[in-house]
Amino acid sequence: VWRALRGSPLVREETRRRIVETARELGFESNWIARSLSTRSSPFVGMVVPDMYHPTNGPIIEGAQDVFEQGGYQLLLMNSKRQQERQLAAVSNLRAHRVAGLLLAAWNTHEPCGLPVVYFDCAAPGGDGAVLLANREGVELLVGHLLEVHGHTRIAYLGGPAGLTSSDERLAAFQATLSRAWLAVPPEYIRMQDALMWDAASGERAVAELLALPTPPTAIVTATDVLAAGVLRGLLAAGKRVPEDVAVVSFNDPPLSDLLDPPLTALSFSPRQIGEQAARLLLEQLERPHEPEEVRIPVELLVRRSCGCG
Amino acid sequence: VWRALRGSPLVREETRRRIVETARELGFESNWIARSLSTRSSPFVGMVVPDMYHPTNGPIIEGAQDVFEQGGYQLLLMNSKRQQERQLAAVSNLRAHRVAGLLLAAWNTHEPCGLPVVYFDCAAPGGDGAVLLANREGVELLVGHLLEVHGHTRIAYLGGPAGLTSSDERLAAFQATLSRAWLAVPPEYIRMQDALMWDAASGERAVAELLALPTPPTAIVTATDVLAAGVLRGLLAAGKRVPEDVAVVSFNDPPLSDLLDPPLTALSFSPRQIGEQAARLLLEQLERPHEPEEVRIPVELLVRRSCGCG
DNA sequence: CTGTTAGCGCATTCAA
DNA sequence: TTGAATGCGCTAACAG
Repeated sequence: VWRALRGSPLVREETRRRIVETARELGFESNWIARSLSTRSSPFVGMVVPDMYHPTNGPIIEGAQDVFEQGGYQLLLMNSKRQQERQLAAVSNLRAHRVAGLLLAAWNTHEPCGLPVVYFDCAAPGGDGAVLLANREGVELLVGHLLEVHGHTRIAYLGGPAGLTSSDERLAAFQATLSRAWLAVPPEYIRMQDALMWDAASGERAVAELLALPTPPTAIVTATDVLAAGVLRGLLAAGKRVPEDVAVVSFNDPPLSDLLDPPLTALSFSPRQIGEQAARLLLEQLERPHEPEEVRIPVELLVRRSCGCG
Repeated sequence: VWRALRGSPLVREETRRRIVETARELGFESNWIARSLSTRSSPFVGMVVPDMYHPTNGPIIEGAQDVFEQGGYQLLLMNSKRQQERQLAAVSNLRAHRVAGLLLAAWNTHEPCGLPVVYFDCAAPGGDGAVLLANREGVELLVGHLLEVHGHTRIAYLGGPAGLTSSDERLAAFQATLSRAWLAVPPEYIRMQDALMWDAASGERAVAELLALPTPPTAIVTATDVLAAGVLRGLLAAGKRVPEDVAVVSFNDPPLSDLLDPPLTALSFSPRQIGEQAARLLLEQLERPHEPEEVRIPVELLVRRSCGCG
């Protein structure tokens, strides 16, 4: 019966048909739990996302899920809420569930856990696969536009928490781009915020400090849309006009950004692709372990009004 | 050993300690797959969301996940993408995974599937539990504000696809509120859109038609934030000012709504609560089957500028 | 091609 | 108190 149900070639056609039919009549459904026990394999892959609040995470998850579905895997989703212990707990929970592999957006799960792992939105600590945004190109686009099109020279940068791959890469690119343009960046112009989540407030605070400087910047680059929201609020509160008094551009294009006041010039990308690619890398690893790759997702500059255009 | 590891009272203390210690040294982890096979129970509950794009779904999922985690269950998430077949496929997939119960945002899985089910964002087709927003109160708040504070009499309504509980309840509430105010609503003022997802475009089209009317409305109520975005875009394209020419208010408070031009007056609620409550209802059902409840999540009116205030 | 058999790791029942 | 035997539903290896 077993051979018939999973098309082994060693079964006569007619026998198979008979079996399959009877199975359906009886409403038979193969019990994967028993199968897993026997084969010590698992139909699951695990995924740990940093939060469920940022709108990009939905599409990332969906992309991964779709790819895994095609590969015959079921996704086990966990949420670290950007907490170290929760992250670790999630991984160990997933291990206990005997997942075949892992998708992680971690900033520190160095210990190789003996499973195929693909990191997304962050560099792989070990020699695992990783999917990252084109952070350098993105920041170059953003800063280049401010520099070349609008001739800004006093540009401030609002970044995320240091230590995260994206934060580091974006900051480095910011500094590199400005120094290529022979512009010195005063250290007060660079503000790394600890908060990422929905803490636009930290962006708001940073703006206030920036504006209090003897020579405040004429343009602000933010590393995330959440920070950009904070900046816009801060500027509004300070009675500054965007982009006349201060231009604002952001990595990450938030929903409804075209309806903001002013419409936000931002970097857009397909979060779905991140999930898809990460899942694809993991599936490849599961099929046949090999040298892990690093994939970059392209970004695109959407020029709107907050930079001074239009 | 088994008795020792799960604190059966029939084990001498010292024996237990010895066993537990050795187990830890050996890095023993109980294999839930084998346990499930033996007990024919499952540590999983299933959840089917309509999409992963709308920002409310993240928090809904997180809320459910947190509650299930506390209850010792692992969430299996599926995405119907608002497609009937995918919805059915997801449910049957989850059944095949032997989930203990189900959280559904369905509009039609009438067939009782023999599992405890709690519906969210939609009424339970059978006699199952359900978590819904306070749709009627919400619309009353919205329309009441337009009526009483701003004295509008020509109010149009942009709704979601008919058949969904929320769509139907909101529409009914809209009509009821206006008729209580002795206002007749011309049928052209009521537009039910098929699209929900990210199809703000349908809202945009509807606005164009509304504006082309001999006596266009002076205020528009939208049933979702996505529709509101479309409306704002449509009004912008038509050169109308909000709220001077047309006031706009919306069910659902989108992210960054305070930074829109103009800031949107909208109904806010805690999506997290939806997930939490739904999960809680399901856990109760799992513990001891009983009469299913219907829970309503409260909504709150955030008055900003798009209604004419401020 | 088809039938039989022995585990997979755990829970449970029955003896000791 | 503890040990041993049985079976959950399926896979895999081995005879027929």
